Amino acid sequence: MNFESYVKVLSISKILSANDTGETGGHQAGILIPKTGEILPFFPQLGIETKNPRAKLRFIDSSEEEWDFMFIYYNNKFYNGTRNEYRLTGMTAFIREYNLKAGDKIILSRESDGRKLIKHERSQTNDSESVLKLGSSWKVVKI
DNA sequence: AGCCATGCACCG
DNA sequence: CGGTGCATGGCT
Repeated sequence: MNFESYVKVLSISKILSANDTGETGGHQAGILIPKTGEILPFFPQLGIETKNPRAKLRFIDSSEEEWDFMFIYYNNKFYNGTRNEYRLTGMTAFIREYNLKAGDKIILSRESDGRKLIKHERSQTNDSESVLKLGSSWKVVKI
């Protein structure tokens, strides 16, 4: 038994980009997973032994609905390509279900029993476009 | 490193 | 044949 190898990171989150939600018109091929030491250990280890390795992950959302996402390591950099990044694909149905937009956040977490949960959080100032265009002296005030 | 974009295969 | 997602290239 090797307790050290057991996953230590139990909860991660990501703010959706415009491309993640499909707002840019791109055929969405999955949200990008940053290669930081915090985020990556949450997912199964995928190496460069094989090209574009993947693992199917089942998540349960706040309404007990199950979602199967595919965690893929696009590593063709090591196979005469230029890619070297991780993506979580197959999320468009989920994004659509909850009408998530750029700036919104998804939270992935793992229970001690191994179940994986997915939650979402709408951005506070839920007007990603106008917020970006606001002058610096303007603020959105909630009444 | 991360986000944007697209050709193609597949499937209804 | 239109939508979807993979795999990949490109841009910032």
